[in-house]
Amino acid sequence: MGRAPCCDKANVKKGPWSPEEDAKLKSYIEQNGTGGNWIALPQKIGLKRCGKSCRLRWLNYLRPNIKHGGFTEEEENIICSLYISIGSRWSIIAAQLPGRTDNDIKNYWNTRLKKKLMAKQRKEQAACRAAGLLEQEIKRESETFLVNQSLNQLPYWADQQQQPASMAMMMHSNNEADQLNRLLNMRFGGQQQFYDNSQFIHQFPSQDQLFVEGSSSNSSAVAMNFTQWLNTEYDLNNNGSGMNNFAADEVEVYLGNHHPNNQQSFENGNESYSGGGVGNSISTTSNSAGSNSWGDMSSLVNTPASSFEAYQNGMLQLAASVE
DNA sequence: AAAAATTACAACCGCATGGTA
DNA sequence: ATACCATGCGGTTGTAATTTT
Repeated sequence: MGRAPCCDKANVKKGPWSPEEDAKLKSYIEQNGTGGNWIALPQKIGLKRCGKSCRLRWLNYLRPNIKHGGFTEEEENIICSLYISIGSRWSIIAAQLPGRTDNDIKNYWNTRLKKKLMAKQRKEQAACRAAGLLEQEIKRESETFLVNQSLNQLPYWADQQQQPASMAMMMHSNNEADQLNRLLNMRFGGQQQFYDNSQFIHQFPSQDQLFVEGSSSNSSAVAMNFTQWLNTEYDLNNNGSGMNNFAADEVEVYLGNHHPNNQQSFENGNESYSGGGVGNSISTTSNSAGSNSWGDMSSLVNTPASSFEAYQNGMLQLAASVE
């Protein structure tokens, strides 16, 4: 008893597409569209292919305005920075690069960029070591973390719940934006991305530009400014209202001036938004990076860890790895 | 020159998701 | 509510092309 196949595998061709098949699919879709049904399409036009295969061929190769190869340095930078912040969510990354497909980006990353980035990281670590700065940096980061924690700038449950162990982020966390990102990670336990009308913002805004709105199934939305929110304790029994409820359905951080009469409804952080007043949202989607097959790269990604101990261990391992 | 190793990338597979009946 | 189905997604594989030995 396995999963039911999506098509009759015995009567379906696999492997590379012939120019004839390409032409057939292309001309049909150009004239008639996909008809909103990929599964029925191959039979309709006499192609011995699975509907999924047709869809993939069209989206990744035949569809107009597709770019192949020749990634520019700017594109590389976008891919790297997005990978570091959101992990292997190729379709989201592809959406930021017109003409590029998720498959292409994924392949490019796997075959070249990750090596390039890791080489760069090794080089930087070597440079730090040579300058005797790494241990200093780690120590300082660790202290900053502890100081913040003792000042209750982190949620009181951070120790028992989730927090990021992003070595890349921690190591370079000497500016407000990164520290803010870290705080957000701790509150959300996942990845955050700021959008401005569907476009990624690559720079984190400062704390005073933000306000927070939260709601849960048993309460209406609550909003407060970001600093207030950082000092709010969650009710772990889920009895709190809005964002005070640990199981809040939505806790969203908005960029812009909060106006109580101008609250907009955000389904989730990924939705595009247009309108005045509040401008941007932050998504609270969970992390998917770090679960891939090459564990090394997880250190480059903002991945939540289980405890402060994990953070410390990570730091120790990092220190050991560069000895 | 040929075999082996590596790289590049198209395509496949199974699971997740969201819409709908 | 829920069962079903098409589509979307991301990990992985297969293989042609290229490079190294």
